[in-house]
Amino acid sequence: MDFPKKITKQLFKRKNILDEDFYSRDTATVARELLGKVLIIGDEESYCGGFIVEDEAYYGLNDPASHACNGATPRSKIMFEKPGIAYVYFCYGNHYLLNVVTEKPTIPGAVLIRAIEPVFGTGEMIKRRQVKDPERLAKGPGNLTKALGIEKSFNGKNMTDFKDGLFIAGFDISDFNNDSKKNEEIISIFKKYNEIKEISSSSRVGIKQGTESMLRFYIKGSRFVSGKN
DNA sequence: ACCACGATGAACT
DNA sequence: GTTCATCGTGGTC
Repeated sequence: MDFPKKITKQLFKRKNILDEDFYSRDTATVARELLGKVLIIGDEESYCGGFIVEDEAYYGLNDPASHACNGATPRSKIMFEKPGIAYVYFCYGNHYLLNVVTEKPTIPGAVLIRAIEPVFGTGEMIKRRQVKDPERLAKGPGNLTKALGIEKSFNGKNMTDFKDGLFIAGFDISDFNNDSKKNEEIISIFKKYNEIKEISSSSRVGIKQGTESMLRFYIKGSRFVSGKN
């Protein structure tokens, strides 16, 4: 792979991979804290991914916009299960959308990942998307899954274990302290997301009910966030 | 069994 | 700003 070993090693390090305790909390809190974390698909030999810049929180019975608002159905039952598993569903006849399950088991919740700044394996993403502009590559939940090659077989994957090939990692910027100049560019991106940050919130996108809740979160000013600006 | 509609995106006017 | 492709899901009959 074309990335410094040190970086690959850190991303796949167990202590940096977000675990069940991280996801087993209030959904909006998890959504906020996922901003600036690294979404990775693949293994240490070959992987794609980038930094999460936009997501949305979905709850259960009291959230009319949620798939879980009427209780568990064959599709939504996964939202009631173990925190940290992937909920991937097919939408509008064209798109797969990626969520991470949150809250304690039996309590429904999930965070929809809406956009990343693509950094790792961008060549692969460009191939899948037929789009070159990095700003547009993984902007919007349908574009993001297409760029990363996520489809229905990813539903139910355990995102707290890199063995399932899909996870979200934090990182420790101090590990990159005395690195050579050739890694300067990529390390500056890690620094950028380490120092977040102003988080903005808004109404969620594409829903007709529950629009009063400000449950969409994004990094203010990021060019990789979907929508008008 | 039926059918309206969507946690979208692209291509239009 | 509007339209529309496309099909799985789930509420309704």
